[in-house]
Amino acid sequence: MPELRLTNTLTGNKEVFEPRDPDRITLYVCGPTVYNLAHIGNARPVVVFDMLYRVLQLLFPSVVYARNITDIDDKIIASARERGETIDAITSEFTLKFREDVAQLNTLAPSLEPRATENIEAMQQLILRLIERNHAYTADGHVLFDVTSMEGYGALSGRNLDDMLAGARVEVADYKRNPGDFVLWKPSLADDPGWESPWGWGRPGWHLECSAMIRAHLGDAIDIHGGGRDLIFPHHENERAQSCCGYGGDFVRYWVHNAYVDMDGEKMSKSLGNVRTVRELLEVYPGEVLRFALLSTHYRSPLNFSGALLDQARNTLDAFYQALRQVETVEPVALADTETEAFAALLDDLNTPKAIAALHAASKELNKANADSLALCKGRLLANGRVLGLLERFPSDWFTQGAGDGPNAETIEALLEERLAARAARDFARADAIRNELQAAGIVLEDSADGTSWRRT
RNA sequence: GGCUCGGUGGCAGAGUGGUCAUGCAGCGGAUUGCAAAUCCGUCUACGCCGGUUCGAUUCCGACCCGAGCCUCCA
Repeated sequence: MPELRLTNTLTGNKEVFEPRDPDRITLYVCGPTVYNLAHIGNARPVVVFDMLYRVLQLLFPSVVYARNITDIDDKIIASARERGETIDAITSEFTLKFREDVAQLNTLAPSLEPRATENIEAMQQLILRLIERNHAYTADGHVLFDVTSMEGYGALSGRNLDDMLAGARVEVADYKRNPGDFVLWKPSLADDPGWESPWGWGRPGWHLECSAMIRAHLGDAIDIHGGGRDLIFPHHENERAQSCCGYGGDFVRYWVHNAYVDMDGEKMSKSLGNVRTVRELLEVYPGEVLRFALLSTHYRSPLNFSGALLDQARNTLDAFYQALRQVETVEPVALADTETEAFAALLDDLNTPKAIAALHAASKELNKANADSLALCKGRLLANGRVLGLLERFPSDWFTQGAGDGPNAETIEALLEERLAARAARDFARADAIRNELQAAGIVLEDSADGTSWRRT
């Protein structure tokens, strides 16, 4: 069995992945808060952990991948008020749109998509446990986690309580015993959304849902917990505190975090207002281009987003599909996913750039292949692509469908016929005129021994 | 201020204690009626200063620069 290596935020090291139970791998990733459209930065962890999910599936017989939907949150409440809609309408709409958007990125659906509002009871039970074990206390209508009650609080983010005190920039609510204490349950006003609880009408704190849902759906402890780097503190640190103190044990064996998508050297975020939504990008680029672009940088490095990045991704995919288009009628040799160079690269901490380099090598080989090796070379390129969730479309569709609003296929074919006749009569002036006309409409012609093909640009 | 993570050739982007990343762009060729695509060849690199070493882009230390977290955020 080949070894998978992952960088574990908790230790800071690249480690060999050793599952708790090889027959049931558990992966949990923080999902969206559904109050607006996903942007390309939100899409990064979705694609990165889809990649991890695929690799785990190739290595183990059963992988449970849970990605939560946060459907109760102050942002959602505010958004509902602003738009004059119910919370339910907002969260339903954006849950659906989120699923549609990420499906376009060739991501597999997770095994489970637990919703926060369907797990309130599990959250309340966790709070009760934490109070029982003296890790939490009630104050001023809130239930708070006492960070000093946990030995090793701060280990995930590399902080200690003194550091946090020294760097505190926030005014501390006076009902907190320690400045770092965080809310498990907070009171809601009578007309605010909320649930009955032993502590009155209220709603869960920010970090509670993931702890409770992991316990409810995956068990006391899981193999891998993923998310964006910015979740390390406080979200994952607090999640870890809740679960470790509530249930004991390891909770998570490997913490994996992706870096963000930058916009002009700055983080892309809702608060900075420099976001590009997946939905708007999909109007211009196929989802596969977005996926390729997101995989072109290693997941732990920042990815600088730009139009040039996407254009280059598209050009590269064009080249791969071009190679496949030449051999569309060749039956490829079947090659197992686990025998590909791309898979080998992914085993090393999801080295997607290296896997993509394997794609280039396979593509070049296919272009140079002779009649005897065509089927094998085609099989190799397809298998490497498949491992990455790429190159799964028919090449001719890739080039001819597109979002272009130029001439339709019939018109183009008719002009090709005319040009063919002109060339046969050595009337190159007419032939070139047709080519130029089509080029102006965004159609590129390519002559070869087998005839002329076309593609949209 | 505290903590964390980075600085690789024109650009994007891997990796390594000692002959290769890879791609795009550029340049030169092959091919082509002209193109496109493709193929062949080719140039440019490891922030700065010390240290360890036979040898450092790779290890160690200082410094400079950048980003992130410490407040909702992938």
